[in-house]
Amino acid sequence: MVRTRIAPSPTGKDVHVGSVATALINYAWAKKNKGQFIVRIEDTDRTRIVEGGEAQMLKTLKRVGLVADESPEVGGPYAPYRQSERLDIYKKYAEELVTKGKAYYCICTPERLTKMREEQQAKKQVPKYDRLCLTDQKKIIQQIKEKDIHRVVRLLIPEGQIKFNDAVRGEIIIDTKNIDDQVLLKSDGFPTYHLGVVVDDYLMKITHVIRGEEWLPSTPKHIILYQAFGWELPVFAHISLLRNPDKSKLSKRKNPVWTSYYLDQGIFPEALLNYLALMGWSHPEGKDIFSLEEYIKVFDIKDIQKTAPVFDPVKLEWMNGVYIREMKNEELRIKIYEFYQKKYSEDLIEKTIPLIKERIKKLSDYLPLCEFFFKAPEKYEVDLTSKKDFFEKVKAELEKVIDWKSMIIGDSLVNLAKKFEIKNSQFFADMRMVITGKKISPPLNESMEILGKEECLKRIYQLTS
RNA sequence: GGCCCCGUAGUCUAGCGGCCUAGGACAUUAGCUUCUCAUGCUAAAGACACGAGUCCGAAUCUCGUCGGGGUCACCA
Repeated sequence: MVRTRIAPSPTGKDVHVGSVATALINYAWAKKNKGQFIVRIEDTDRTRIVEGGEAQMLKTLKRVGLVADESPEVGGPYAPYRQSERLDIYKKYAEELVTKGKAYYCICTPERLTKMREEQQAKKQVPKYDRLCLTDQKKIIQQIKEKDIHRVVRLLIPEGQIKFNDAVRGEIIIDTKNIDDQVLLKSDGFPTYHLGVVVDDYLMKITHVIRGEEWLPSTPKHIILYQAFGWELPVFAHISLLRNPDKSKLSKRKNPVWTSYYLDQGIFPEALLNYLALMGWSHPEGKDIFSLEEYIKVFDIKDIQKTAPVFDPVKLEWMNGVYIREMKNEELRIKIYEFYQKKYSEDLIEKTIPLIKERIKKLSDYLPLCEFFFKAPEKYEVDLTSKKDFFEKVKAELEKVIDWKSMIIGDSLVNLAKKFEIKNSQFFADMRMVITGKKISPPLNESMEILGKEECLKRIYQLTS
């Protein structure tokens, strides 16, 4: 049985797109193997918790279509799925390690630790806890018993090498002399990430730990923990981080990173996932466009690339445009209607779809292009006041058109251009300006048909009067 | 700085020792279609970081250099 998980920390206001990429792989791997995909909230840092962050994250994950089999919301056999509700568990396991001699209490003050680190750095040494408290554990345990002094539990890093096989990076060897005696249980009784993940991944029977590359350097600590408990290791897979164009880790300083930002502009979840799937992986047949279902079918962890890709919103938009073009008209109509909170006539939207389907890349492109269908232009991108007299005549001619159909409108306009001895392109540009107020618009004849004769004449009148 | 990871065009990638005159996609440029803008089609330009080595043969294997990134907390 394959069980994967993502473990977001509600320290941001929404899901990071990089987390969606990680979630996608976890989800796909679980589904491919008929296993479960779990969402666990790692809210152990009370100082950094963002109000409403967790709820937003859960919402966005669902919105994007990565539905968890087990989560704080739907529950599951290993509940609770929120670390802040599992404090007793971590405490118990931390104490177990102390009893086994694999971990120890430390009562050093933050001030001492800071000072110690500064001294080590001044001597160009790797900052590491000096194990002062380890020298007299009995006394410290005695002190703790007598009065409830602040203390943490630290992992005792054994000497030697940690060797493990990463599913995407191959064999990794790290000498433990480079690893600090990591705090496992903080003085506030909350676990650190390291204790939390290991205990929960074990208890929740996670088989594949697929997470960002940033965790690679701390994986040896986790392995030491698994070994200290005597637990079997899961498969580790560290996937590359998404990057900014300057190659640094994708960050909100330099790029929009919140998933809702993209969704809210009318990027489809399907397109987002499709694009993200292509970050560090490619379809065996070289396809660019494929469904989640197909992805699950052909995806394999072993095909994940090691290099860290740059997240390119331009290609994302292009891909979303492909999704729009391939979408059925009625479906697109509904999407647009709902995207604009049902503010605009669905019938009218429907008529405009064939004109704009190839012209928009995301739903938010619709209104700038089509607003003139819903209301007459209030200003014109090019000033037409000098042409008032001319349009007076145009209006008179257009009034004669009986059958207001795009073909006929088109013919009439061409004839008018000839009659007034104006170049077609110029005439259409001017007409476009009168009708839409813009230099760029959907095809004019069809647009005029949709608007109707009365409205078009009214718009010319509005200019000339 | 220590440790770890990575290195094919501006970007995403294919490539697992000969099929590579290095393929595809986005972006770019040009042309065709055209009432604008798009779409569509066609074409162009553009990459194996560098240096040694192994081999009959290297983008592919080894080593070194350089470059980029990640990480070194009572944050995740």
